[in-house]
Amino acid sequence: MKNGPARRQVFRLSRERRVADIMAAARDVFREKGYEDAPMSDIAERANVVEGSIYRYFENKRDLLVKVIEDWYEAMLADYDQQLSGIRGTRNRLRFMIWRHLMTIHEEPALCDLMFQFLRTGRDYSHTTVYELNKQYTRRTLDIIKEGIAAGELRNDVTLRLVRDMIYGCIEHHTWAYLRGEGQFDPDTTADSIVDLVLSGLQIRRTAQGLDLADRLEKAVERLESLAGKPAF
Amino acid sequence: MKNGPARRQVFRLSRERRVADIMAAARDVFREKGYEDAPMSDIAERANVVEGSIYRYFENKRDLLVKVIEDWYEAMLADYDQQLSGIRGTRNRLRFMIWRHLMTIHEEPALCDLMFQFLRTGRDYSHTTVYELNKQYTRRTLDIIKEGIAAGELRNDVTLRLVRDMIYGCIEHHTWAYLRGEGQFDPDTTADSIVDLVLSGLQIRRTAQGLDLADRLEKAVERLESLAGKPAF
DNA sequence: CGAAATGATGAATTGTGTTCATTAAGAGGT
DNA sequence: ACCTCTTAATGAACACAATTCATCATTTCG
Repeated sequence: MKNGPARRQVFRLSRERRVADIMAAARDVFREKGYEDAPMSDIAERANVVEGSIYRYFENKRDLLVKVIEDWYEAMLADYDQQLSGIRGTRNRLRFMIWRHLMTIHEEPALCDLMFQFLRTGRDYSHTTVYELNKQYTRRTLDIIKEGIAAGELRNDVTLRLVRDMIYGCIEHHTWAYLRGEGQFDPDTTADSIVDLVLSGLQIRRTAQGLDLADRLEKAVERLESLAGKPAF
Repeated sequence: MKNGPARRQVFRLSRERRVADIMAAARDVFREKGYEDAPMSDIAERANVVEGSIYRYFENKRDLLVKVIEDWYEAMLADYDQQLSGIRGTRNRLRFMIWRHLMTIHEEPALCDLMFQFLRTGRDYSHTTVYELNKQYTRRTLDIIKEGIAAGELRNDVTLRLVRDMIYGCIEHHTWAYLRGEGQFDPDTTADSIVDLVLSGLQIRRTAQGLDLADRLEKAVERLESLAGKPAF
């Protein structure tokens, strides 16, 4: 018989269940407090385990964060392909990608923050699953651009990497500004504006159309000249 | 007479000198190790003071970081106006702003990293001097755009804030990608490409020019019609 | 039902930022 | 030159959070 401090009852769950519990708790706490201000003790408490137990399932705090973000990101991207496959036209497809990204940030600002601030900046980021997912995700956008180029709708003399930087950089910069209280955040209008800006920059210059018009009119003038029997100008 | 542990000799310097020493040491250590991996003890050692002394001049570690970045950023922006004032033309001025930003990141990647990761993301960022400096800095770029609009060179139906997000978002996204080993980093070529992309998107659509051309040609046709005494088409 | 294996615990450890009572250096007056 | 008085600098102690690990509880299996 012991009289030491009451030891809490030990619950044994399946590994999967414990991992799920801890990750759910961690996601909530991280969402509320951010990364640095979220003590492991809070996460442990919410997951109904003791601090030390977390280390049985996760290497360290950062690993826990990575897994949480990974889990969320993966689930989120799961149905992108399907949604995208139902949309036709370069402009519409591009708009969807941009709009979806904006919506995601709008829906989960805290998790996006964590991802941008603590995952992207880590030394090991390029070895993360999130990095791969993200790469795969932006590649889809570039594929849309490529298709537009192949169809002759878009300029073919641009660096695709820079187009990607422009689109996603713009979205993220815009969001940061919003998150610190600058302006409004309207995914629909913003998506329209971005597509407009980007496509206007990418579309084959209207000069071609203008020249085309001039060509045709020049021919018309020739016809008129022959009709009138004398030079027009 | 004491036999306790030898107390290091106390050097008394002017307040300014001490602050400068500590900030120089902090900048170096932060540059080398980043923020989180830079212990105060390292900074103290390099500044030839003891850890506790730093807190006589700076509230805490974060405050020290803020002051260091502030100092650097301020010095860097000091001569922007002067350099910019010697450049004419919307395209050239815009290109200079973009190129300068790229160069800065190229020259001080570590400090830029610190700024993006630890200053921008802090709750208090919008009350920082760096925030004000940055605002003032990006405003110059927008002024260039505004001048272009006023001169009739650029579209007037764009959200300036979005243009700013596009330019700086692009630069920073591009840089992040570079810093984690993706592609090359050539400020000159990149600046050209960005200006090209942005301006092509901002320039008044050639359609207008085309319509203008059509208008003038239509009048020419009318003249020819009256000249020929019968309809051309 | 007993013993081995495994999971969970929480007290202890470690590492780091921060505080503060103590001490030394310099300034100013006599 | 000597004696305060003020203030800068010190470094030991503190606080707090991540991480470890010896111990104990629970389950599994023979």
